Amino acid sequence: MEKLENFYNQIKTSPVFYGMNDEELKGLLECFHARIRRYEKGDMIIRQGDMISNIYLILSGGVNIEKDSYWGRRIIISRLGKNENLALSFVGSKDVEANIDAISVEDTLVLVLSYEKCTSMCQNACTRHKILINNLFQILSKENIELIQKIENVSQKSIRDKLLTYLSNEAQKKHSNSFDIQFNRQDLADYLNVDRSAMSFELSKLQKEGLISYNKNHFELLST
Amino acid sequence: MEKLENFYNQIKTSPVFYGMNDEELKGLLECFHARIRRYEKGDMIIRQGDMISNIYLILSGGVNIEKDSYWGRRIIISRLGKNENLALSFVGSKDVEANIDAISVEDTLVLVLSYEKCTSMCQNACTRHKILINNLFQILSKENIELIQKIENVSQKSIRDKLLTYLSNEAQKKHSNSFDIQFNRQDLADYLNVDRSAMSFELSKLQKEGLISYNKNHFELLST
DNA sequence: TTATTTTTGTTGTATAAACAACAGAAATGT
DNA sequence: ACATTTCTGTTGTTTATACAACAAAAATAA
Repeated sequence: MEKLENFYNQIKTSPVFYGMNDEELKGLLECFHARIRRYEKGDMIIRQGDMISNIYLILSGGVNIEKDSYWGRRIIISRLGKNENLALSFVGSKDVEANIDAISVEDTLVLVLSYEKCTSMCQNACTRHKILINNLFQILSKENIELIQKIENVSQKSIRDKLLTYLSNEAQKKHSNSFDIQFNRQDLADYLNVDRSAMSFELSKLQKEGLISYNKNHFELLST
Repeated sequence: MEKLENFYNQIKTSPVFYGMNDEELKGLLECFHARIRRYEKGDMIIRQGDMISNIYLILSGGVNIEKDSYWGRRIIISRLGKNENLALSFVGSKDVEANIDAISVEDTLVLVLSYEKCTSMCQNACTRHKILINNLFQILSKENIELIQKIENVSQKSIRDKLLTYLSNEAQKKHSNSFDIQFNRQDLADYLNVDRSAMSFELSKLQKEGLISYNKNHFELLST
């Protein structure tokens, strides 16, 4: 069992608790029945159809947000890591079932907060709750913008354009033309909605043409 | 010039102001420097690169959220109508430029609220602000879920699957197997990221096979 | 009404991507 | 160290879709 205390310093830096002092943070964690859950590679954290009333904050590890299409194809919506939230939109949308799966892709620690418990207790009256809801609003905003970017990525018409758009966006996020990506080839293909082998082929073509260079998960955009 | 007073009754029903009494609503509208803007078909309400610090609420008409890809292709992210918000995520993400265009597709009235003005004035202290931020959180949650659904739509591998997924989702939203869609054929193609003519062809094939029937913008899902 | 523009449906052709099958490399386990 | 599994790249074939060009229908304007 992981001790909450060992993670205070990290939790403090999370956007969820931005702007709170130590006292407010500790109060909130208590009022929220905060606890830590550990997931192993492949574990389902959230399943399609679940009703979500907890705030999930990833402390370490990595999580895929996925959706299985009606015809059995896997769609990766996004990959989340440290200090990011899972399924926050379903906390905000009461009475809406989760329409995604959240799957741990490595050993993952998640901080779980019972949102319901707190809101029913303090009726949004306490200052820490006010700060919190403000933070959640900002976090969701950011998620929203990233979803739009994902839509841009997958909406390109060719594999080549999808790759270039995705890699450019990643470079911009990392503020460098040289960066690591989080996906392996199969996951990247499922994220961009293309066939893995066709994508591999296109990647090496891009490399031969001198547009990019890569090695395993490290990529570099080359200026012409 | 449109008079704000004429829209009170409608504005009251908007999710943005859910749970407020008349007094709170009027106070808020004042504190937010509320005003109404009219846009004609084709007008740009928001452009890529804009910094957004206003809350936009559509009072009537329709708006496309679009993105022009690097290579000049048009991507339709979503179509918004009455009582929906524009670009709310950019209000929450301070210092992030809008990465989309918002284009009026018919005569449209928009209520504009200066979010900055209010937050700097009342420091989130007043009750109406507390209600508001709670509402915004819920609205963003809903938007988020719809973006995920859009990703599901465009992530299907064939035109046929995209159409069936899209139409099923629409039917579910409208709680009926018989419904109107908001897009014309070209817009629907840009929304699903497919070629219009190929899509038209697939639509008539689906009709011949007895899976759906349609006439102009009215569609019906037929049970087998 | 007639003329003009916009929207939608249809067809043939060229092309890009899915799919399948496989080999080599890398990672993992024993 | 070896065996086993997973991951990645390559190729040929099949298939679906983009694209172009056009006709019919509907909407709009004169």
